[in-house]
Amino acid sequence: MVPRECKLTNLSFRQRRGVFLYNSASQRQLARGGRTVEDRYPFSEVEARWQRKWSEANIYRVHTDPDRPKYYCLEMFPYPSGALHMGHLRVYTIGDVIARVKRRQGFNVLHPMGWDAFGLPAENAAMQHGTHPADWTEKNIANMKRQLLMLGTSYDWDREVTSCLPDYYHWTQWLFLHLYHRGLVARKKAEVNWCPQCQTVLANEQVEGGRCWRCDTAVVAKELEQWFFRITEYADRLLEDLQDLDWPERVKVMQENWIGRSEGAEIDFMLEKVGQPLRVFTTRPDTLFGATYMVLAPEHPLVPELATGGPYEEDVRRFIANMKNQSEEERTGAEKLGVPTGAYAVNPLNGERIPVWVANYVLMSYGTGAIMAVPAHDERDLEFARKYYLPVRVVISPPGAELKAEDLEEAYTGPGLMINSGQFNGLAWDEGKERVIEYAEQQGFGTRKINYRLRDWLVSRQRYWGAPIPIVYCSACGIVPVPEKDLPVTLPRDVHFEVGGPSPLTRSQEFIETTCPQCGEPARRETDTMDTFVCSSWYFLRYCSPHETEGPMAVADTSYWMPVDQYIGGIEHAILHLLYARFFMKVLYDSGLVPCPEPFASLLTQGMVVKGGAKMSKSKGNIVSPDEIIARYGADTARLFILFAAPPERDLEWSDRGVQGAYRFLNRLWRLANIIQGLEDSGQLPGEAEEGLQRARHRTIKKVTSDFTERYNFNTAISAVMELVNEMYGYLDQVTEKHKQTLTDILETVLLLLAPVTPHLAEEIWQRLGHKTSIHEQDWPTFNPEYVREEEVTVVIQVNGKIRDKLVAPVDLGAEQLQEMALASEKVRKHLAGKQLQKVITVPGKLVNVVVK
RNA sequence: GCCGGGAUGUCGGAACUGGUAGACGAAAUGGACUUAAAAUCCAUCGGGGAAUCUCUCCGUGCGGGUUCGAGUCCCGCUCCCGGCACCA
Repeated sequence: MVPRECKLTNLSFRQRRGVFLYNSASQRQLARGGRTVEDRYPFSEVEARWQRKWSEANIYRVHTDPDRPKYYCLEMFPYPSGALHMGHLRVYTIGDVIARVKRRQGFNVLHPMGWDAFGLPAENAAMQHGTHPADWTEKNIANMKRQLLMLGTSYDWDREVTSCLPDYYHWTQWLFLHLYHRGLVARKKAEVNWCPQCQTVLANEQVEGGRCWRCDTAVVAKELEQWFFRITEYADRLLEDLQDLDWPERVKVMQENWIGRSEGAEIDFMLEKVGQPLRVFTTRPDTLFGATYMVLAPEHPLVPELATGGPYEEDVRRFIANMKNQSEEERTGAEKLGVPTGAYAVNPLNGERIPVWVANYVLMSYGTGAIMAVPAHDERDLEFARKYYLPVRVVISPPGAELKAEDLEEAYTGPGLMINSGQFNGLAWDEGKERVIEYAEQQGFGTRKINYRLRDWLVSRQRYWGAPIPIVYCSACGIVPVPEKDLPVTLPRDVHFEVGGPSPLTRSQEFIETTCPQCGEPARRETDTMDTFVCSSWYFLRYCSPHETEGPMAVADTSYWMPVDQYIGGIEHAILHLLYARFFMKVLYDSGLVPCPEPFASLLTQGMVVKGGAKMSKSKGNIVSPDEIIARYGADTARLFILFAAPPERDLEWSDRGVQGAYRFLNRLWRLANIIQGLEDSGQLPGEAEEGLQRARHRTIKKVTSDFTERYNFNTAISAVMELVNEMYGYLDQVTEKHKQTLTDILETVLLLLAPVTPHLAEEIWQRLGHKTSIHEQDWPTFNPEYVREEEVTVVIQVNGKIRDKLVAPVDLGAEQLQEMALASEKVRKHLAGKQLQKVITVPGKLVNVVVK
């Protein structure tokens, strides 16, 4: 510790023509920044000391307390990859500031941290380095926790959850069974996405442009029997409830698109040959008269039957064989290809016979796997029709134009009136849609239907490092869920890993061999584990009652804490995690285990940290390590820079210069505190200069409070505090008789406002000022509106909208006087000379605009 | 192609409800201090003119419009970033 009395008594910062007057050599050196002991703050000692003290005092511990208003502030928990990167630093700093401000505003703040600890990298590390995934994960967690502590974050570590530990995945398994018993788990044989690199299947959401989201390997289609969560049952609610969420518009839109609701109808076309109907889904029943052919997906069950015995039997067989080798992903984007089946269907509205084709552009997995093609009004159908010389018939006529089928260059998908449509002619398309559906329902050849793009969530993974799916296969009883009392199904530790090989669980006899919970006979365990997104779909609930042993959570706790008031994380989870978590929450809401159907009331998606315009990555060699920055400048500097450099939603360009600037500011504040403490009170009453400082103080409190709590614009909040510090320096520079009390008051305000951002330095100076309790337990400062209200303002005088003069006037000066003053201004009169006065616009307290001609 | 977001000094970014464009920081330049450098402190810092301590013109991606007044609102474009993309 540095002796407090060391500096600056009686220092007078008088500046005359660039000459400072000092009382002693050492003061002179200090004032111009020569390095003395107190010149730069000893951040590493200060930060370590306070981290220890806060941890000993357990000041961030919270409890369920229905008598107090709660606030749940949550950042997405990290995957323990080994070390924090700058993106982590950013998200955890943002969350920490919000939590700290809310706490000081009187809320009971839940701010927990944990680890999304299952996942493939641990298993890959096991194979590459011969470590066990559990050990590898544990080591990484220890390191990342150390980093989080060094960052000065305010988590309640008693609530730490680690998803790979049995006392957590016990409840992940419990939830699987809960869904199972609610009929929301299905075992289905389906064409699924297989990643050859990861040696496992993937959910639809985890395939990006045909590639694995994790390793970027092209996925291949495989027909497998797998476990699914029936998220599609919740499609409508997932869509509807988006409306009320305080989330970024683009995230909502992404989810909306992903769910992809489309309204239309299913229509039956009678197949001539087989005498049974072919059901299609269409969103355009109004174009039914324009259907000139039908298309089936290659996998459609009716295809073989339709082709058999016809002239194209061989062609169809070959076409289907070709398509079999292609995934949906490969087919989409490929050229449209098809063959006629030789069969015909009958249009239920006009009795017309139209040919039935098989083509690659119709997918079995959507709708009914069959469509009616209306080339005049559908882009894709037109492309196909032109290629294979199929007829085109216009049935919607756009206002003020006439379409000719022959020279139609692109399909007309806009609004218009129905034509060539028998009894529906003349109807507007939207009304026509309704009428056709009504008619179809009446006649019994169709029904109203809503389809979704969303597919069920495939949760099986053929990997070891995940929560085992709690299912047993019995030769007598079939599929049997593991009873609750037998949970958790523990992952065996002693297994053998093999590069590129199957999951070690499939060869662990110890794990596989069990007895049937129903009949007691020998049975076999499911060897697949759950998608790690299952673990992360409910962790925010576990934080509410992390030590609960009777269930995944206690209703008393979830009903107090949920929903999360502020959730913070990266945009990359816009669909994946955020959709799954919402689904889980709705299921649990229906079970009465949580008080609300949505988990995250408000979402903040922070931007990336980039350097040289590119995302930090090993391959680009532009990584800045958090450890290095903290060692060099301290956590407070890192936090300050990260918040100051850009608003949270935007990408943040890392700048070493900017970090130094943040560091410089903290030292500037440190020196200011030393200067103020070293002052002797002049003993005078506060005067005008002090009054000015007080106004600045209250203005700053107002600005910082709203920036921190309403807008989350930390950068402008910090710049406001910087301005206040600059004003204090200005005061020291200009005022001979310094008022120590005023300066101390204002310094304390600066500390109180900055404490969420730079918790260590703020605490250090705070306690050096003589306070005995932590700054982080002080009430958030409030401002006095009287002080915020300016008495005098600069009023801008414009002539024809151009600024010609400015004058200082009392804030409440009436419009008439302002006008008078404006017209009296010489500068203004210069611009009025020889012109005709038209009118004068006056905004009291702001401006006067004189309009002349 | 569709949907979303963006474009402001040399750079990161301010300007919250239409009312002083460029806060704050970085860089740069000049000065003070120093044997010197770093650090610190002070000053300047969008562009062009006057010939300079004041005034003037231009200026928020481009072109129009509304308004006394537009970075902000409206219409039409350009470019950049992100997401989705045979979903019938």
